Amino acid sequence: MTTHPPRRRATGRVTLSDVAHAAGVSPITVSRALRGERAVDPVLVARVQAAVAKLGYVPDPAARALASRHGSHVAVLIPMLSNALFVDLLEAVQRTLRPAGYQTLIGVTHYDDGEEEQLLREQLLHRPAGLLVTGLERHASTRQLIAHSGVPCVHLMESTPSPGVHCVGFSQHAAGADMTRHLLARGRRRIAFAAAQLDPRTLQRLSGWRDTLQSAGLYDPTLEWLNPAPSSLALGGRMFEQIMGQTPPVDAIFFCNDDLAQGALLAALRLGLAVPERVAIAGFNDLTGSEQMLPPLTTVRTPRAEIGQAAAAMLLALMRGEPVAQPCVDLGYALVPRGST
Amino acid sequence: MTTHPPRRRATGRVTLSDVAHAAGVSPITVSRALRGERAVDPVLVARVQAAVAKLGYVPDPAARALASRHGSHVAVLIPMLSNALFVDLLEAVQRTLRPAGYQTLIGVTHYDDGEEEQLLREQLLHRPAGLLVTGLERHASTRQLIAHSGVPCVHLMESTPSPGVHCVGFSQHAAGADMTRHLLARGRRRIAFAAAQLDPRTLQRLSGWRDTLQSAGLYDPTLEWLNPAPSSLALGGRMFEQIMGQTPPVDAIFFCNDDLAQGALLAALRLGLAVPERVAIAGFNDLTGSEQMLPPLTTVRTPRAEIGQAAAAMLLALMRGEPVAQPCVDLGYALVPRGST
DNA sequence: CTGCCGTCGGATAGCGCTATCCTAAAGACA
DNA sequence: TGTCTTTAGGATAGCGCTATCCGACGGCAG
Repeated sequence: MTTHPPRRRATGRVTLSDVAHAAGVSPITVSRALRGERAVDPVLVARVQAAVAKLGYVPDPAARALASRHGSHVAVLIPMLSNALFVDLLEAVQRTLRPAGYQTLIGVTHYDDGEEEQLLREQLLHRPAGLLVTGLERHASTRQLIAHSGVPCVHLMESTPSPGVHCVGFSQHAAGADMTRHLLARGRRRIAFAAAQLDPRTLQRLSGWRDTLQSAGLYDPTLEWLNPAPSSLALGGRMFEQIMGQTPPVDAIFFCNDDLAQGALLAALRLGLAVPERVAIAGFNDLTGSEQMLPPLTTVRTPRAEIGQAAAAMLLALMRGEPVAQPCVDLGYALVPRGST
Repeated sequence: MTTHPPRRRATGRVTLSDVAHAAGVSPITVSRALRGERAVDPVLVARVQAAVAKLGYVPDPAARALASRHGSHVAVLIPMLSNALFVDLLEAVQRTLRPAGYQTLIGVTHYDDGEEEQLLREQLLHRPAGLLVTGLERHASTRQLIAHSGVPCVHLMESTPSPGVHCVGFSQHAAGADMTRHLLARGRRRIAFAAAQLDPRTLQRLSGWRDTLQSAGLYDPTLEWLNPAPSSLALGGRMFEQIMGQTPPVDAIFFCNDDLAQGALLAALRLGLAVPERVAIAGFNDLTGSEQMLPPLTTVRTPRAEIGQAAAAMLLALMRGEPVAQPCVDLGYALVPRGST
């Protein structure tokens, strides 16, 4: 047996050395046994684990981060916490990452590219073990920041295969097109598209709507109602009133998300306009409450919990250096026809 | 001038030593100049700042955390991210803490005491500089964990002065009583209280309602409708239907939050029950959409953004070791009478 | 039997900062 | 003037881990 430094220090903290001493091995062996790094004699591993349990040892994340040059947390960048979509995503991400020993550091970008880059810069200083970001499009400088950092990164909510990029999502374009086809199938001819916030995913849905209407020979640019303001029930109501004032009249409105559509349904009630008889209304994301509306809202159910779960799992593999079978995963979506169309 | 270690290392990272070398001072002087710790000659401070700017130096949080035994982040424990209340709170907290250089680590407890304790344990390992927790009531063991950790802590959403405790909120009991008095003033006599989730704040509102009805001689235990399930629009609708089946009939329902109340309003529309003629409906928190409902929902506006901001500011003072004038701050609330009552 | 390689534990040397002690110089007070 | 404070910079010694190199040992081919 070799020499081991004696236990010193009177602080309450149990260190690796304490465990090493109790197990009769060197600190580095404890470190390796605990991390599964390199092969360690099973007998020693057992001794170490016994000592850990006896002393109640817990590794110090700060010391680990300093020595290994990366933290035990994952940075997540999302646009907004006030959108239930991202809350569901986060919930699933945390549920997957926490059991694996990773903390989740949430950054809210407010749909602002500059703020996203600033946040990312701050997060990267903390040397996260992994990165989860919303969407594929962003400033070149931000993209470079990610690539340069060497931190494994998975993109959320979109699914466009491209070399070196990992992503989990679905085709926003196809979803937009599908909903538009649904409205056409219901006999609607003047289908407006109403959107707020105008983030990249919204614009992809817009182009799905536009392509479909163009193929059907029903496209009219005055049917596009785009408002860069943040999405809300109140805005949905106002946009509804505006759109209903249009001539020739529209017979359907496809809102880019359920918030707006719910606001529109409430406005229709207030104005006494029959839905879907006078105008059909559709939303997107199937948020809480859409089913409770009067009439219940037709929408597209998006697999956000599944996306969060799958993306976190993929990131876990990347962080462990394991190969990833499929770098871009498409989890699909489901059209949910209800009373409003 | 004294000797300084030479710059070595080829990594991209600029260290304190690099700055010290460039400024012609020792590393510890740079450290002190940057932190404002102890007095440093203004001339040297200027030289250090120039060197920092020139080299683009940024301190390494991990090294700081290890050496100083506490991180540069604040841990926040909230029950749910799907409740807009806490999102608003968080938003304000981050807006206050980030400019001061603190990251926010969010922990979601799901209204579960066990999960809260587990989460807190994990968070504490990371040695946060401060702690923000929702509410005052919790397991003795969790409370002890906080006290024992020595980490400054501010409690959110309640305001009950008690020695050694810092909190920012308002009186949930008074708010519950006020809304009840409002309904009484509107001539209602059988006022039900409907609640879900049943967290401590909800129960305080309940007792405000109960005390007020008892004083008025109108209390009846069958008017209490408590459901431990999570709050949602759908549940609000179901509870509404149940309560409306009660005899003798109620003429008002005070829901413990706007989610439930909104669901109730939608259910009333569906069932063709006139609000407020047949039954008055009130909510709590003034969430997005409550004003858009049909009729608009009477509710209590809670100053959650202000609470987040004030609590973060108080925590900042505690973390800096500054004295706090008022350990328990009551930010009040505002009754918002609208069409539903 | 020799030498080579693969395996696995250990010693060493930091990671990039800050707490702490030390010391020289500048005021304070009689 | 001499002693007792203050004031402020620097050297030293870690914080609690992990990366890296070293060397002992055992198996195995020639």
